[in-house]
Amino acid sequence: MAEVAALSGVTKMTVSRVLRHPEKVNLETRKRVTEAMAKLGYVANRLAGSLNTGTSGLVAAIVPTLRHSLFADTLEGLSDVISEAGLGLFISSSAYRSDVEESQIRSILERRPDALVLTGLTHTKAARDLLRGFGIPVVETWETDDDPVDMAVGYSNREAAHAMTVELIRSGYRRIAFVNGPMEANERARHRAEGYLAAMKEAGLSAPPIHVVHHEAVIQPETGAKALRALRQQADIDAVFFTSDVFAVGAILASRELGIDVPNQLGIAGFHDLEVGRVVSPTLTTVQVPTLEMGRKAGHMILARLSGKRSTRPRQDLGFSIISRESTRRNH
Amino acid sequence: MAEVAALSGVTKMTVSRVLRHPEKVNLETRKRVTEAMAKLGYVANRLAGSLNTGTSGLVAAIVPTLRHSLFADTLEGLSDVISEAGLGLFISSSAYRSDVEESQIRSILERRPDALVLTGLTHTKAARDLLRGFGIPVVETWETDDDPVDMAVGYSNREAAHAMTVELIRSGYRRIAFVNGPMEANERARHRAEGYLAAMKEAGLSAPPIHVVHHEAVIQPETGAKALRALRQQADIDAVFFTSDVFAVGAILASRELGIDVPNQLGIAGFHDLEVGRVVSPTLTTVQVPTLEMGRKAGHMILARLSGKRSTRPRQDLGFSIISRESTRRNH
DNA sequence: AGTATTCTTGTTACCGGTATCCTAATGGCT
DNA sequence: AGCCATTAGGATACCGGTAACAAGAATACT
Repeated sequence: MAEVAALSGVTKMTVSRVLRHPEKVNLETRKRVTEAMAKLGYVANRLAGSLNTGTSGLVAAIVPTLRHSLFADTLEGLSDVISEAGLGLFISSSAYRSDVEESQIRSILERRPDALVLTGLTHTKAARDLLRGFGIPVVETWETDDDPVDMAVGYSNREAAHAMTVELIRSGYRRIAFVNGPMEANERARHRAEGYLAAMKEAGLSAPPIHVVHHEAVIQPETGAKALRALRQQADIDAVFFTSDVFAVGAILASRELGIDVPNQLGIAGFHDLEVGRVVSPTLTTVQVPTLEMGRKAGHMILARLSGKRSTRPRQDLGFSIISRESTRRNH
Repeated sequence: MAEVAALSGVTKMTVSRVLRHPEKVNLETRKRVTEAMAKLGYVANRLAGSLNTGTSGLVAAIVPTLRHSLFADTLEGLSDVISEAGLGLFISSSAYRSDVEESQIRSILERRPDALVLTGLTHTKAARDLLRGFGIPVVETWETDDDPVDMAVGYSNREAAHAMTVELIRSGYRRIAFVNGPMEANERARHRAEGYLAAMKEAGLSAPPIHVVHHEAVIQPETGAKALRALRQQADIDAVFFTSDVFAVGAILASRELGIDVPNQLGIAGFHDLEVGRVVSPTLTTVQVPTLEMGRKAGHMILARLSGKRSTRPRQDLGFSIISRESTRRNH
C-alpha cells in the first residue's frame, strides 16, 4: 500500500480511502491511485484491515460431513446469501463428533469470524460456554427441538418422525420397525426416536426394539439392506421406517432380491427426500426437509443480526413435509 | 493478550511464546500463563499473528457448486488432509462462471490464503495472471487435459469419454448420441465431446449432433428425460451417452414410461458413478471418477509445496474406470 | 468582505500479535 | 576461579492497514 501511495503521490491513508470510501476521494486522485494499484498488481490485505476494524468478514460453519448432500446443500444456501453481502465462508467438518467440534470451534474463534453456523443443538458444555462468552451471532441448524445457544433454524425432528409414523399407521401398517442412527451423539436421532415411539404409543401399538446403525457404518444402501435382513430375523414386521433415504433404498433393493413385495407385504419409508428415493422402484415414501432453505435462513438471520437488528426471532421452524410414494401405497 | 500477561506477571512476548513455542518457556511460568488464559477466557487472535508471519493457515477453494455431491466430495477429501495439518478451509462457489470465479479469486487473495484449489482449468486470463503473480501454490482439480497455472490433479475427461464410447461400441451400439453440458464455459465438457467424437470417428461411425443441456438447466433427472425425448425425434439412435448420471437416470425412467427396452432397444450410459445409478433399474453403466481422492491429493500437493518441496510433479492423473452395468448389457 | 461549510488530504496512534536481538541468570567444565 | 553454553524472559520494532482528528483550500452564504 505504501508503494501504491508513493507511486501516486499521496499517503497510504488516501489509498485506503480509495478502497474503502471511494466517494470521499477526489475523482482525479482516485484515478491516479487506481492506476497505480493496477500497475503494481496491488492486492489489499484484509487481515491487516480486520485487525483494526475488528470485523473479519468471515462466517464459519461446522457440518458433520460434506459427503452428504444434505449438509452441502445447507452450506450452498448459506453461501449464496452471505456472499451476496460480501462475507466469506469458512468450513470445518466434525465427523459427527462433539469433541472434534469443540476443538474446531476453538480454532475457528481464533480467526475472529463475524458469525458461526453449527449443525444440530448438541455441543459440549465447554463449547456452549465458549460461544456464549464470545458474543458473535451463532445459528444452529437442522433442529428446533431444544434450546439454542443463540439462534436456531430448522424443523422438529421429533414431529417429523411422529408424522411419518402416523402416516405409516394410516396406510395400514401396524408392526412398524424403526432404524435409526446412533442416539447418544446426535440429538436429531434421539428426537426422531422419541417422535416414533410417541406415535406408536398413541396408536396403541407396541414398538419393536429400535435398530441402531453403528456410527462407523458408511451411509450407503447396503447398510440398509443389512438392517432389513437383521430386523426380519428378530421380529415380525410389516413396515420399516429408516431415518435415511439411503438406507431405505438399500432395503427396497434387498426386498426385491428376497422376493418381498414392497409395499404390500412390507412398507418402507425414508427420511430427507434424496434423489435416490425418487429413482428407485417402487419410489420411496419419505420426509422432505428444507435443506437449502435452512442455510439461506441462517444467512439471513446472521445478516440481520450483524446489521444491528436485535429483534430476530431466535428459533425459526421451517417445517417438513411427508411425501407419500409407492413404497407405502398398499393396494389390496 | 496484554491482560493475560499482566495477570501472570510476564510480558506479552512470554504469553505469545507459551502459545507458539511452549518448549522455550519455563514449565512453571507456562503453567501460570495457561491458568491466566483459562481464567480470562482468552482466545488468541490469528489475524494479528498472520499479519506478522505472513501465513494465514488458510487454504481457499472454489467449486462450481456445493449442490453436487461430486465437488462436495472433493472438498471433504481436501478438508481431511489439510485440517490434519492445522490449516483451515475457505470456500466459494462460482456457479460455473469464470467471471464470477475471477472476482472470487480477487477477493480471496485479499485474505492471504497459503494455497488455492480451483475446479477445472478454465479461468479468465486476468485470473491466471493474478494467480501466477501471487506466487502461492495453486492446484486445479478435475482436469488434466490442459496446462495448469501451477499444479493439477484429476483425470482426462477426453480419455474417459473416449473409453466409454469405445465401450458402447464394443457392446454393439452404433448410433450413439451424446448429451453434454454447455461447452463454451467448461473445458471438462469440451474435452468429453472431443473424446466421444474421436472414438466415433476411429470406429468409422457418424456421430449424431451433440445435444447440449442448457447452462441454466437444473441437474435433475427430468432434464435427462427431456433430452432423450428430443433426441429420439431428431435422429435414429440406439444408445445415449450422458455426461451426468443424473440425466442418464432420468432417461432410464423416461424409457420405462415410453416402453423402450433398456438395454436391448436403447443403451444408456452416464458419468460420475453416483448412487442413483446403482439404485435405478436397470443399473447404470457409467464412468467412475476419483472425486474424494482428487481432494486428498490436492491437499497433499499443497502440504508438500508449503513444506518447501519444490519437486512435486505438477500434473497428477488419477485415472477413471468404466463401470459396466445393466443399462448397456444387451442380451439378444 | 467575513464567516460558515464542505471537500480533500494528511497526521497520528493503534489494532494484537511475533521476529529479532539482547540481557541476566544458571550451570557445566577445565 | 574463570569462561562458555544454555535457558528464560524482556525490549523494541514492525506486520499492513484504518479510525479519528486536524488542517488547508475551495465554495457558499449573510
